Amino acid sequence: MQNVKVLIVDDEPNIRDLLSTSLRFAGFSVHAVKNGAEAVYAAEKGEPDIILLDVMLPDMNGFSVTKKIRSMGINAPVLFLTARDETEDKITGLTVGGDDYMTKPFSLDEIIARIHAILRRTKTAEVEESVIDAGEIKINQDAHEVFVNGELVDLSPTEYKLLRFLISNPNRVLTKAQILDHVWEYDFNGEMGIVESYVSYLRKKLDPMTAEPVITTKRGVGYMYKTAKNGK
Amino acid sequence: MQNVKVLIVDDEPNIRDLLSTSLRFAGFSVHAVKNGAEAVYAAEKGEPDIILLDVMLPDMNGFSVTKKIRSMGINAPVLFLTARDETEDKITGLTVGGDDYMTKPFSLDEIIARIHAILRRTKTAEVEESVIDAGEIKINQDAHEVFVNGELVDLSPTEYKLLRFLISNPNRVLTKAQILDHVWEYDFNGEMGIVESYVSYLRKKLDPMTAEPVITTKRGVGYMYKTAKNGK
DNA sequence: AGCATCATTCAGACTATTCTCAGGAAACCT
DNA sequence: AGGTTTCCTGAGAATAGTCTGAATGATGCT
Repeated sequence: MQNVKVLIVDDEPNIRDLLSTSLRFAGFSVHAVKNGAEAVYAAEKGEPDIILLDVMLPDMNGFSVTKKIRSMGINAPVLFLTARDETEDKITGLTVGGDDYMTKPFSLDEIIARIHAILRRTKTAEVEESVIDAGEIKINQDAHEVFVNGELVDLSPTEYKLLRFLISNPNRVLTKAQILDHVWEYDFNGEMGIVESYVSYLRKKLDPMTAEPVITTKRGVGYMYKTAKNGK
Repeated sequence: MQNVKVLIVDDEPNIRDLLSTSLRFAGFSVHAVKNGAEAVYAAEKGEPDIILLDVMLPDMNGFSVTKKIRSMGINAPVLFLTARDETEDKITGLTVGGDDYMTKPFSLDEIIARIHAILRRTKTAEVEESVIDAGEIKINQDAHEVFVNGELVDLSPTEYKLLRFLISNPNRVLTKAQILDHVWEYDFNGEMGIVESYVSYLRKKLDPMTAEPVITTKRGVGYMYKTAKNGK
């Protein structure tokens, strides 16, 4: 994945910052704007590979923006961001043509995974495979399936997201705060103990099937997923 | 299927967008215009392999367009789009010479299937087979027949479309929103619960005849049709 | 007209999942 | 070792997601 350009369109400064920062950190080239007019302009100038578009904007709604952009010959796929309570009536047709949508509040890891999925489908850029291969453990992201030494393991959605986050940052300690910020929705305001709980769940399911424990605790720091052998 | 050129003729921008986007994503080369005059011009210049033609156009009706185009020696098959309440006599005679028609509102999956069917019949391009073979289940698209281990299963139209959509995206989780967007008509604005209902219907009919359940639920994500071969 | 099939909604049963909490285990320190 | 901190994990309550049968109306067929 090299130099994938993301255009973020959202009127809430908090969301804009949150997305900008974390997508930039994830290796994307980011440009963020706050309304439809700016979005149209930026889409034309910047030629983004993908657009993150809030459906509810002050000047025009996300669909008008899409229409305008598409009519200008820009075919970048769109990942719509919608509030959870406006899903049922307004979301028809959102998943057409490689586009997709996410409800707010979302988790950062999930949104990055979605972006990758869309880029993979639309092939607008060089993107990694849909299968994450980390030695004993393989994650098929299309099927949302996890295999440990070839055997399918049944994980809950949160377990799945946590494992995916750990595995995509191998051999690197992640603090509980980082994990919470990336795996859980951004408005989650519970305790960090939940990370401990979920690590425990994961270990209970994974460890019986692996040679060595897969998640190691760095006391006072956080957790780390360690790849079995050769690091790459 | 490579580089099949589709010409879309419809005066409603929404329909044009919807069709353009999803056909382009389905691998077609798309050109969309908004009236009869443009259609004639585009048909001559673009040499489309198939034309999607709204019968009701602002300047001239679809039949005049067809006549004109054909008189110019362009024999691309036409898939007419008509409103559901259009009178019967207007529609008769539409399906001669490889042509066909669909009533609005249509489902995206269905229109793509129709295009493939027409191309198959007229052999204007390389198109995939009419039989979808997915292990235990085979779908004969020409006959609209589904066989499970060689035995014919009777499905309702919607059941058929749902199964076809699931099977043509094997080993990939499809969200209820995706299913709704592709299988149901584009103006459907009911609840996603209907997908659950139809999955239930399908299972009730299919599962008794298969070794393992064919549709797996990914709780919190969607549904997946899984082919027999291992999850590599 | 009468019957059969189909599409859609809905509610209740059911199950998986999320999250918190608290006691005990393990690691770390002096 | 003893004390302190951090982590692990089982239990339980609340919640969210899913399945299914039944009711309703629409559509189509004979």
